[in-house]
Amino acid sequence: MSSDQLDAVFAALADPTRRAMLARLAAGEASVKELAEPFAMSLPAVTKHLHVLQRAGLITRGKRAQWRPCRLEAEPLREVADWVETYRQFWEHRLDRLEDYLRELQAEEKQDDRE
Amino acid sequence: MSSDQLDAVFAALADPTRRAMLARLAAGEASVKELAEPFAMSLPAVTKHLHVLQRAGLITRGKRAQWRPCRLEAEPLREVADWVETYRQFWEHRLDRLEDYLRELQAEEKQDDRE
DNA sequence: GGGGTATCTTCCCTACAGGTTATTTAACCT
DNA sequence: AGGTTAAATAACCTGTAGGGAAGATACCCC
Repeated sequence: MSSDQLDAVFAALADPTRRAMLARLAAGEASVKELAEPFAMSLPAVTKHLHVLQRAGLITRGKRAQWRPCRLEAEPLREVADWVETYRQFWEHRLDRLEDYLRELQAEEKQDDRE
Repeated sequence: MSSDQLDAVFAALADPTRRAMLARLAAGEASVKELAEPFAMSLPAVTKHLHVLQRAGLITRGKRAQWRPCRLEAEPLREVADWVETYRQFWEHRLDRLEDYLRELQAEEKQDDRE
C-alpha cells in the first residue's frame, strides 16, 4: 500500500463520526439516511464523511432505487493492521525498553549532578 | 482508550513525515536535528510534527544538555492494533462477504430489469 | 563572558477539513 | 403529471494543519 493510501486511511479513521459509521457498517449494509440517524448532523455532512471513507477505500457504494447503500470494505484495515504490526515488538518487549529507560535515567542523573 | 485519544493517534499517523519519524525512532532515540535530517523542511516544522506525536502519546522527550532526544512510545500503537483487530473477521471471512455480494448483485439485476 | 549549537516560540500565510443552508437530481408511487 | 423520498451538489463560513522566517532561549566549551 502506498504512503498516500495509508495517509488517506489514517486520516479517515481520525474522526469519531467516521469510526462510528464503520462500526455500524460492520453490522451490515446501510443507507446514507440510516448512517446519519445517530448523529446530530446534516445529511450533506454525512455525505462528505462517506466520500472520505470511500476515497480511503473503506467503503463501497451500491445503487438500489433511490438508495446508495454503503458497504464496509475491510482491506485497508488489513493494511493498517500490517503497518502497526511492524511495531509490535515495541509494546511487547517491555524489558528492552526498560533497559533503555534505566540507561536514560542514569544519563539524566549525571546531567543533574552537573546542574 | 478514549475516542479523543484515538482521534489524536490516527491523526498523528495520517502524515507520512510523522510515520517516517516513528520508523526512525524504532531504531532508537534521536535528536530533533537527526530526525529532521531526511526531510526538506525547516526545524520549526519538525518541532511541530514532534508535538503532534507527543500529544498523541507516540513519543516522549528527554533532556540531555541542549538536546531533547525523542523516544518511541508504542502503547498507543497497541491501542490501534486492538481497535483494528475488532474488524479482522471482515478481511478474513471473505466468504460471508461474498454471499453479501451475490445477494447485492441479484438485487441490482432485478433493478436493472425494471429500468 | 563570548561563540557555537540545538531547540523552541512567535507571527504569518495558504490550504483544507468539517460543518451549514439552499438547490438539484433521481427514483419511487399514485 | 405531481408529490414524496433519498441523496448529491453548490456556495459559504470557521477553525485548524502544515509550512516558512525571524528572533529568543538554553546549554556547552574555550
